[in-house]
Amino acid sequence: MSKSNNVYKDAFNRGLRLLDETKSLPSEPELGTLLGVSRTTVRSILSRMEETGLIAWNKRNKTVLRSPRPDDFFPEEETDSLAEIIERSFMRRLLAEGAEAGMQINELELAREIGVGTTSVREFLIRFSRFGLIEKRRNSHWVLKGFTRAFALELTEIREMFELRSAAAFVALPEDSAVWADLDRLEVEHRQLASEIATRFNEFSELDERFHRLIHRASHNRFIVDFYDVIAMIFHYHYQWNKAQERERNEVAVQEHLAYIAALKSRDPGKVDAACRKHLKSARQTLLSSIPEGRQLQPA
Amino acid sequence: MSKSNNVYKDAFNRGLRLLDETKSLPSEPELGTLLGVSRTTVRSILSRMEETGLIAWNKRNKTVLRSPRPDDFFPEEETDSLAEIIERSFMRRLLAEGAEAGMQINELELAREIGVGTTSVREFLIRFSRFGLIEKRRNSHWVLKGFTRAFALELTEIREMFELRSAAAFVALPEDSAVWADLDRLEVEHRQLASEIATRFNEFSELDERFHRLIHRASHNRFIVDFYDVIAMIFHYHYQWNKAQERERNEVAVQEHLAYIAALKSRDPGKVDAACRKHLKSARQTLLSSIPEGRQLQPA
DNA sequence: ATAATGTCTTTTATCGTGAAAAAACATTTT
DNA sequence: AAAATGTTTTTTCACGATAAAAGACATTAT
Repeated sequence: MSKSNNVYKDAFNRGLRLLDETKSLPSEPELGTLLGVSRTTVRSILSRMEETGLIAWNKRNKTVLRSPRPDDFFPEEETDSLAEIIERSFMRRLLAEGAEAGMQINELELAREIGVGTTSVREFLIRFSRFGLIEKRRNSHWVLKGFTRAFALELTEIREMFELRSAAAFVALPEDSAVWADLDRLEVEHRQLASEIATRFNEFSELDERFHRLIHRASHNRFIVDFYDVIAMIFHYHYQWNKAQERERNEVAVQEHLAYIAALKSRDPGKVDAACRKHLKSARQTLLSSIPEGRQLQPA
Repeated sequence: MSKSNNVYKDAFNRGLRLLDETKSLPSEPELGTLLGVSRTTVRSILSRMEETGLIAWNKRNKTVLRSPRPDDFFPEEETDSLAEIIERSFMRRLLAEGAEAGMQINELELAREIGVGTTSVREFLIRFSRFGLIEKRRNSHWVLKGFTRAFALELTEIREMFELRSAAAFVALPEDSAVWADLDRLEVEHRQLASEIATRFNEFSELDERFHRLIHRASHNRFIVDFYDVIAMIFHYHYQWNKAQERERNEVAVQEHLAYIAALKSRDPGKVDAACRKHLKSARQTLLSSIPEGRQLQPA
């Protein structure tokens, strides 16, 4: 198998959802931009929709014949890119018990275990290396540096530096900048979430990421913006497999965000700095408290 | 051709230099650590040294028979790793006239031009992407963001943030830390270079990197330490192909370093901050003044 | 018993290949 | 003539294969 057609399958699934909304589909280029794929892929999708009786397709005419049924969709797991599959497997190993710092990482073994080629694993590891959790020995293996307390401290140190600077840049943005409308919209979403926190607390992490990315973008610095990828990755996986006190944590964080947003809207640099510091401090505490560390401290 | 034996050739060349120093070579494992290669490679090296009459080799006995001649060495260009070759070609293109921002980067074309496989080019681009000069469009080409004024400003912004913090951490290091001895050694080297600056000005960039890396290491933060790779890369290539006022530039920089070193040794945070700021400011000026930019400002 | 050498196995680095997806070109339709 | 469709070419993505290099195991020498 040389290359999976997950792009096609994923776009097909997303395309199915369009069928509920209209009587006939738009032009091929339009569908392309809508689904974020090339016309080649759009045509494959249309072909299958025709074959399975979802649409009648004749040149510009793409009439919807019926609504999609559950079995029209490709299975979820077939729509993931190889990179996503590898990342998930790797992160599961990394955050699992027994992933000690200093451990060697074997490309071949990883590839066999996941059931993919070595090239894909190599490329993943190279991409992943910028997160600072692994390191390459030239002409030899990778070394796991581990998701340790030291890592969390180094990560948060940079995060705090970058976010304080971004937040300061944010308030200096002109009145007519589009960010203020974005901020208003985020505020509304925060209020909605706050009022239904008991049931929707698990939707916080997605909102959290959008909020912080908006702030970081105000720095207009690609290194700061890109660094948020590291934070997002850590938070994504870490909290996915560590649900302790998730509701309480998120409840506190939403309130901190609201205070932070209010400070930003006041455009008072002093207030912003204080609100930002407060939130970052509790974010750091949350992250640190979830790292066990100290196995080596137990008496023999 | 699947894999070049540049590791062997490079280690062989370095091994030749050992022959001048001793009558007989040490054990295989010892040679391995000395040359930074595995025993397998050491044995290949010894085999060739025996074949070409450089040594007599019998088990533990490796007697030097003659000094190496120029033609014993492998040609320099055969000792470079593929990654280095690709990097050089790519950087030449990038810093050459006509490398406009927004331009597409074609893996296949690059690979053909350099005469290597696509995999190596892909891996290089992934590794290179962390420098913030290129960006990947999913399932499609890479986009060149260009070595622009904006890039230089974003780079220096982070650099200044990181270095000021590292310098502050440096002075807080205990009296008995090894860094003070390192600093003393660097100071001596700076003084020597300063006294012979007229002839040795081109040796500055190597010293510059060692000095700044020492300071950055005091941060004990992997993200700060790793970020220096971006700076080092830019400086390496940029100045390699832009020799204008090299001597004057370096002469000034050496003096600034000496002042900076004196400030560090005084352990006075205020002085360190001032010296660091001064040097970083002139470093930024130097970098900025060497970026043309403004082609688009010319009247039609 | 330790450390080196000799031999064999595994892993990494790189390539060519082929299918998926994108992109370019040609033709038709409005 | 502008925009869509139809067709062909090019590029990206992922694989298996192979030589280089590393690493592991077995044997020999001090």
